[in-house]
Amino acid sequence: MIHLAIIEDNISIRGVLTDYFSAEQGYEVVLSAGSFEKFHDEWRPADTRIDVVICDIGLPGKSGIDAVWYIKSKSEKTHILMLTVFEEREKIFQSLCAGASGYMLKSTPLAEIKTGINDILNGGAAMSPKIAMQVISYFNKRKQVSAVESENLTAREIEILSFLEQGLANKAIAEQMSLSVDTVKFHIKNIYLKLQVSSRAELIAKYKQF
Amino acid sequence: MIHLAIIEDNISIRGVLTDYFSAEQGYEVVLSAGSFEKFHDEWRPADTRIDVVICDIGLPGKSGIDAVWYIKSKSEKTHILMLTVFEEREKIFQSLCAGASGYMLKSTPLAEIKTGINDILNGGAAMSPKIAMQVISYFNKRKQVSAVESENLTAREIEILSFLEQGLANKAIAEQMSLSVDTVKFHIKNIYLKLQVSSRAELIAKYKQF
DNA sequence: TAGAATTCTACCCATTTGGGTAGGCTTATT
DNA sequence: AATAAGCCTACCCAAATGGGTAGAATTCTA
Repeated sequence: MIHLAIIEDNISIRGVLTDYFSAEQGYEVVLSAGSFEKFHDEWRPADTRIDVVICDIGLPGKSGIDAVWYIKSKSEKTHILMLTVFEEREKIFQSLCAGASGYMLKSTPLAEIKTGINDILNGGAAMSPKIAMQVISYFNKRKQVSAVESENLTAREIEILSFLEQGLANKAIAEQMSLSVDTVKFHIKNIYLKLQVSSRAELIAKYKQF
Repeated sequence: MIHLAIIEDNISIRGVLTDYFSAEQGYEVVLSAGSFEKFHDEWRPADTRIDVVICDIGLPGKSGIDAVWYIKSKSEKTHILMLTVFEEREKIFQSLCAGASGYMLKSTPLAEIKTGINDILNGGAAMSPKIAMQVISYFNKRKQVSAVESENLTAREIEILSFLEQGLANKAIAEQMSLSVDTVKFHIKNIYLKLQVSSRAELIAKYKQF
C-alpha cells in the first residue's frame, strides 16, 4: 500500500486528487491539507509513514519549497512530487535543490501523475517534458562556451584557462606546462583582458562550468 | 512530416528503429548510419532537413557526444535524443552540455520513444525516469551543503564563503559586510583551514555549487 | 558564574598576483 | 619579403593574498 499525502490549497484540485487516489487500488491518502501549516500540525512523522507527498508550489503562507525542506528533514525517505501551474525556472530549481523527486504541471492527466509516482518509487524521477526542458537547458553549454570562444582565446590561453579553473597557482601551472612563471602570467593577463575580469577568483566564479 | 535520422552501431537496434518509424504515419527516416563518421559523410545540412536525430552514445570511433556537438553546430534547430544502455552520470551530463534534448534508455519501448520525440518537438525534453533522477540529484543540495557543514563552518564563515564564491576580493567583502579587511582575512584563513585549501581559487574550484 | 566558542581588530612578513613594458622567436597570411 | 598573430621570456612595481600571532568584546553554554 502506497501512502500518499496531498498539500494543495485549491480545494477542488485537492478534492480531485484525493478522490482519485483514494479510489485507486494500492494507494491510500493518509493526509490531505490546504497549507503547509495545516500539514505541519497534522503530520506526526514518527507515527504516520508517508511514501510520497504531492505538493503544490504556490501555497498560501509558507511555500511548497519550505514544505520540501521540512519534509525531507523529518523523513529522508519520503518523496515529494511538486505540482504547479507555473513553469517558473527559479521555483523549479529551488524545489529540486530542496530535494523534490519530481515536478509536474497541474495540467498533467491524473493517470500520468500516477505513473510519475510509480517512477519515483522505483528510483526514478518524474518530470513533465516542459519542466525537463528547463532543467536540461540549464546544462546546455553551447552558449556559455561560445561566450568564451567569442572572445577569441588562443589555444594556449584556453589551455591555461582550464588549469585556472582547477584552482592551480601560477607556479603549478608553469610546472604542468613546462613554462616559466612569467609566461604563464603573460597569458593570464591576456585572458583577463579578453574575459573582462581582474582576478582568478572572479574568473572562476564567472566562467567555471559546473 | 517529421524527418528523423538514426545513428546507432548495433545493426539490429538500428533496424528496429528504422523500420518502426518508417512505418509510422508522419515520420520519415531520412538518414540511418552506423557511426558518426558515416553520418558525417552522408548528411548535407543545407540539403537535408533533420528534425530529430536519435543517437547512440557508445559509438565506435567518434562518440555520440561528439556527434551532438557537430550536429548542433551545423543545425541549431535539429534536436537530438540520446539513446543508451548506460546510465552513466558523466555521459549524461556531457550529452546535455553538448545540447541534447533528451536521454532515454535503450530499454524504453518504441511507443515511448515516439512520445519523447513529440515532446521534444513541442518544446519539451524527453528523459527516462532513471535518467531524470540522475539529473535531479545533481541539484539536490541537501548532501552538498552538509559537505560544507560537516566541516563546522560558523555562520559568519558561511556568509563570507558565499562572497568568496562570487569571486569578490577581500576589500569588497569587507565593504559588503561592514568589517575591516583584517577581519575578513581572519575568517578566510579559518575557512581555508577547515576546507583544506590554501587559496581562493582552489576554494572556488572545489566548493562552488553550480 | 566560569569557560568555551565566536567575532572583531590589528600587526608583521613572505609570497603571489595583476599590470605594464619590452624583446626575440616561430608560423601563417598577404 | 613583409606583416601580423601567436608564443615565450624577462624585469619592475604596487597591490593583494596567505599565514602567524595576539588581544579584546560578545554570546552561548555548562
